[in-house]
Amino acid sequence: MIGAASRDPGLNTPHFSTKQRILDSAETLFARHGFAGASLRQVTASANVNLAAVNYHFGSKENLVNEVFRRRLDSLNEERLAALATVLKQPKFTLEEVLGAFVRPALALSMADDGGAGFVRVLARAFAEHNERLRKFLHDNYSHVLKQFAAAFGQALPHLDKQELYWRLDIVSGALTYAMADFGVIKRRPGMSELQHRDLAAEHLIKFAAAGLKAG
Amino acid sequence: MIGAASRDPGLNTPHFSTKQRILDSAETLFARHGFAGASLRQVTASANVNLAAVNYHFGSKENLVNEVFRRRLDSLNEERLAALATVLKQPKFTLEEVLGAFVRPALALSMADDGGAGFVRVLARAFAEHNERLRKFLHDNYSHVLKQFAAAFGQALPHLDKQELYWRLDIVSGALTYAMADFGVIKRRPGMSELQHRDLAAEHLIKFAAAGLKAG
DNA sequence: CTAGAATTCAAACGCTCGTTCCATCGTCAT
DNA sequence: ATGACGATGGAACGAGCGTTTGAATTCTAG
Repeated sequence: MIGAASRDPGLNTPHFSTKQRILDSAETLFARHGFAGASLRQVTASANVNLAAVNYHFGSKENLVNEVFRRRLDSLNEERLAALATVLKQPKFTLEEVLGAFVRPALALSMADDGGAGFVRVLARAFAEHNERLRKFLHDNYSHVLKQFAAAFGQALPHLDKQELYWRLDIVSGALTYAMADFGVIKRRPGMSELQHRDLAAEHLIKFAAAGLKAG
Repeated sequence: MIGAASRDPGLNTPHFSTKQRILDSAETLFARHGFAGASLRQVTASANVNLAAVNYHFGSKENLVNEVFRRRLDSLNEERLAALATVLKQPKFTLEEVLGAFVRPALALSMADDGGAGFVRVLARAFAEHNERLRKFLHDNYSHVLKQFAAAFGQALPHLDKQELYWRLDIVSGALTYAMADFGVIKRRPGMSELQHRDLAAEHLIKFAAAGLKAG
């Protein structure tokens, strides 16, 4: 085994540690084969790491799944809340702005070159699977984000009663997650920069979702 | 050996055959735990059937998965195409009518009391999973349905170029699948019949999707 | 340099998986 | 009744699973 990462002198600068390599491989393989479908042997082989390293560093496979989520969701939700706070600072704000605060950070992640695209697929899988313990983990750690967005959506859509709002937000979040998960597949028009493509996609998604939320 | 072409009792067997019991249990368990997550031992135990019956009647687990889809999709797509044909008979037809032909049969299935609700969840899972062989099976058997709908959508949305149309249809089909998969969970308002609830839901979904498709 | 902690390693654990084998049962036509 | 055959039953196969172990190795602090 080749120690690709020799020790960093001075500061403990984060080189590519065993933990990170495991997380990267797990993310990719969970996106491709699902949580039950990807085995720890596949993960550790792909990460060039000993099988036992998973249980040493993460304790269990379920915990590894949780950490795959935590690594990305912590920063993603930070960005979402920061964007939402900026929107809410204005005396008046539009539905499209709230949607933008929700969509743009995730879209940026789905087009990142560091494997974030894979993670958005993992997220879509988590939506489809109704894994109880995973849902509990997500609720325990990130429900406050959804609550804040739901409140903002409620302000932007005062004519909808609460039940109708939740019902529509459910469709929208599912649609957005699915759309963003497939973003890696969608090819951008030639002669368009990645940033342009992303902004155009965000614009479409926001218009799409806004139209659905306002309809009726 | 292989029981694929066994005599079809069909007419004279009023009780539920082993094959059907396996399909029912598999559908429920695949919806709940995924294709990799649900084992044949769980399936056969739930169906009160010997473990070996799956491989006797279906050949393999993968084939069982395919047959779970075929059983529902054959009739679902028939209904969709029939509804679409009715819409296309008119000299002029609206986007909402085409969407209705796509949504209403699936919605009826998702609210059927014979386990169809479970199947719609299986469908949503198949969307999220990118299983190659399953996708090939679905494409081989049902791509003509999607083609006909895509053509109808193209006629109803002449201002969209082909690429833009496909891109939006992708979001819409994902959104609709997710929404319908969660229909079992959504509780209807008190004092509303199931039929009313379904029609209202269809109306919402169609408006939602139409608004998104037309936006921009 | 050295002791001790942290990490990696090969090997094995018990278990469940999909699949297969073969004996047995039930139901027909002969 | 008998033989043939589809269907079912119980038991086992090898493979792969997540997890654990204990020794070997690497890192780090004194």
